[in-house]
This record gives sequence, C-alpha cells and structure tokens, in this order.
Amino acid sequence: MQQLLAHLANFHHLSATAREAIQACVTETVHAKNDMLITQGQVCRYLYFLEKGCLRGYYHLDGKEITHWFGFEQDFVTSFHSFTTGQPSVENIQLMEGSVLWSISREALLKLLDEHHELERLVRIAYEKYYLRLEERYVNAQFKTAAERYEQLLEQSPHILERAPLGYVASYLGISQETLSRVRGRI
Amino acid sequence: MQQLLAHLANFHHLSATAREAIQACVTETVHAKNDMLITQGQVCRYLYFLEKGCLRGYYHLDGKEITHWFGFEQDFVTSFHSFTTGQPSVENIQLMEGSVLWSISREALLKLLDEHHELERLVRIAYEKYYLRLEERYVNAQFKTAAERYEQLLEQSPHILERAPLGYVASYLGISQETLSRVRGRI
DNA sequence: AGTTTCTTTTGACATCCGTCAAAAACCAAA
DNA sequence: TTTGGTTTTTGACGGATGTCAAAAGAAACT
Repeated sequence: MQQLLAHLANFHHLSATAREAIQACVTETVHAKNDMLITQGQVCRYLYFLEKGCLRGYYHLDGKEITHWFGFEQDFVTSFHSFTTGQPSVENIQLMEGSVLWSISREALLKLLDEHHELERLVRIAYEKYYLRLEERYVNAQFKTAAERYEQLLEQSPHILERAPLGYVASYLGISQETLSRVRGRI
Repeated sequence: MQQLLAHLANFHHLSATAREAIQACVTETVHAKNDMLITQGQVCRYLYFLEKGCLRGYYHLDGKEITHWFGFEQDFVTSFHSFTTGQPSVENIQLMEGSVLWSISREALLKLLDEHHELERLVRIAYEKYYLRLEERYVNAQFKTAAERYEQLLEQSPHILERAPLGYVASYLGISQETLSRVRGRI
C-alpha cells in the first residue's frame, strides 16, 4: 500500500511545466543512514521523492522486522495508507544509506494534482502497477521455493541485492537470513 | 484482479433507480454444475451477477489447478483483466453448483456507469477492498502456518468450506489437499 | 441394492526451511 | 594495525508440509 507512487512516476517522464510546478513546492532534506523517515504510530503528512540514496519500508510481525519494499533513486515514497487517510502509520520507513529527499505536503500535492492533470493520471497508473506487483509477489510467496524467489529477484531487481543487507532481503523474500545465505552459496 | 467487483457491490445496497436500470439491460442464464463460464484463452466480454449458486476462478501452475477465488450469491464476477483490457483471459471460471446468472455486456455496463454515478463509486470502492484482501492473503501466505490459515478461513468465510470441495479450498489456502485434511482432523 | 465414480482420509517417507548457536568474514573507527 | 561491532556463513537439529500410494467414505447412476 505504501509506495503506490513509487516504481512508476519517473521524474523524467513528466512534462517540463509539471516538473517546474513540482520543484516550486518541494523542499530538500538530507538524512543519515539508519534515520527513520516514518515511525509506526506517527501520521505521515508528506510524500517524498528520493533523489539520492535508498530506504526500506518494514513492519513488525511476531517480534520480527518484515521489510516489504525498498525505495531507490527517483522513487516517490511515503507511508501510503497513513498519507492518504491521516491515520497513524502501521509501517516504518528507514534510510539504508545517507540520502537526499525532496518532500511535499499533502495539501501542496492535492493542489498540484488539481492543476496538472497528467500527474493524476500517473498516480492512477502507479496504483495499478503497484498491485500487479503485489499479485505477482503473492503467487511467488505461495508457489515458488526460496531459491526460485531469489533467482527472480536477482534477475528483476539486482540493485536490491547490491544495496540492501541480506537480512532485509531475506524478510522481503519471506525466508530466513540463513536460508537465503545458503541459497546464495549454491549459485 | 478478476473479481474486482465481487465481495462489495451488494445488489441490495443500490438505489431503486439504479437497480431498475441494471435489470433493464441484463439477461438471465442458467448453468449446470461444472460448466465453464470462461476458459483460459477466451476473451471475457461480460460481467456476471450471481443470483443463485457458486463458482470459482482458477488458473494452471506447474500442471496443477490453483483456485484463487470463489464467488457466491450476489457477487459480481468476471475475468476482470480480460473484461477490462479485451485480452484473452488467463484464468478459468467454473460453476461449482447449478447456478442462475445475470450477464451484462461491457458496452451496456459503460453506459450504466455513465448514467448512474453511484455505480462508478461502487466499482472504485470494490477495487480498493479487493486489494486490501489480496494484501492480507499475501501476508497470510508468507507468515502463517497452514492451520492458522485454515482457522482464519473457518472464521471469516465458513460458507466457502461448506460449499467447495476440499481440493479447491486447499489450493486456495496454498496447501496440499492432504495437509488440509490432516489440519481439519486435528480441530 | 449394487456398481461406479468422485472425494476425503490415512500412512510412509523425503525435503525444504526455520531456529538456535557459534564461527568466520567484513567493516569502520581509533 | 588493532579493536569492536555488524553482517554473513556454517552446522546441527526438528518440524511442517509436499508427494505418492492406497484405503475409506460419499455420492451418483443403473
């Protein structure tokens, strides 16, 4: 739910006027590695654009941290459910590297969408894409072995493996870190 | 993706005028048990409303049939992706009982949505609800044992267990029929 | 009732994967 | 380079679940 806007709304696909409008109402912030962007229980009032660095979204389940998405350069990220509903967030967003972010408040975003219809279209498309991905991950989780899931990640998203610690990736794949380590050794 | 409209657009929640408009442009069909409503590869041009009976959506994976949703009385059902895009369906829809269905063509539906805005709202809400459910099932698939998934189904959707063969339910839960049988014996 | 067919259960076994614990490798800072 | 912390690997073990095969039970048909 969280990174609806990520993975699709590539900054460079936007028209020049839309880009200018965005740049006019966002502010830059710099964060250190391991900083928390959003903590569980907080209300998330901003949408972020990740210019440099990477981060992850995770939640707690049975005392374990479950990383369920990663964000990288040029992704839009936020705690989507909290951002749209105003409810406290159920997830945490944490920087995995020192990062440069641009943020925009919910009010400013709504104004933007109003004035630049192309952005609204992007949001809707992002929505669909995000869920196609979720559906695929659901099938993978149920019907693929740990090794198959790892190999698929290796093919489709090698950048995740290069920049995220193994433990985060393991929970993302739904397996233990030890199993992932062994799977990796076999290949 | 398939049963976006199912699970939410309960017929009785609609206004009288909308209901009349629907009834004016749908046609009734009767199907026998095990009939195929949609077969993989076909384009699905109709949205169905299930008045009486029940059915399932399934696809093939590694030579096995995976049932991924069930439809019951008062559900709207279709092969959603095929219906909206016009692409051949990747899933099959099969009756589990002799059933009475109402069908509406895509063109007639679009006209309906145009003339009855409340229906459009229902579609959007159904969309969101469907994906929340998918997200929940994703978490269950990854982090719950077979027994926990079964018990949750028993609580939340006992009607499925009463009307669907065990083999269908097993693949729906992502476990083998034998395991489901044993889980059930233990409770 | 008897027969056939489909569905569910039971048994035996192998395998994948999680858990716990310890060792090894890697990294960063002094 | 040494030290301390973090990340990754390795080993041993047990449990959950899949697979294959057969038996038992239900339902449908004659």
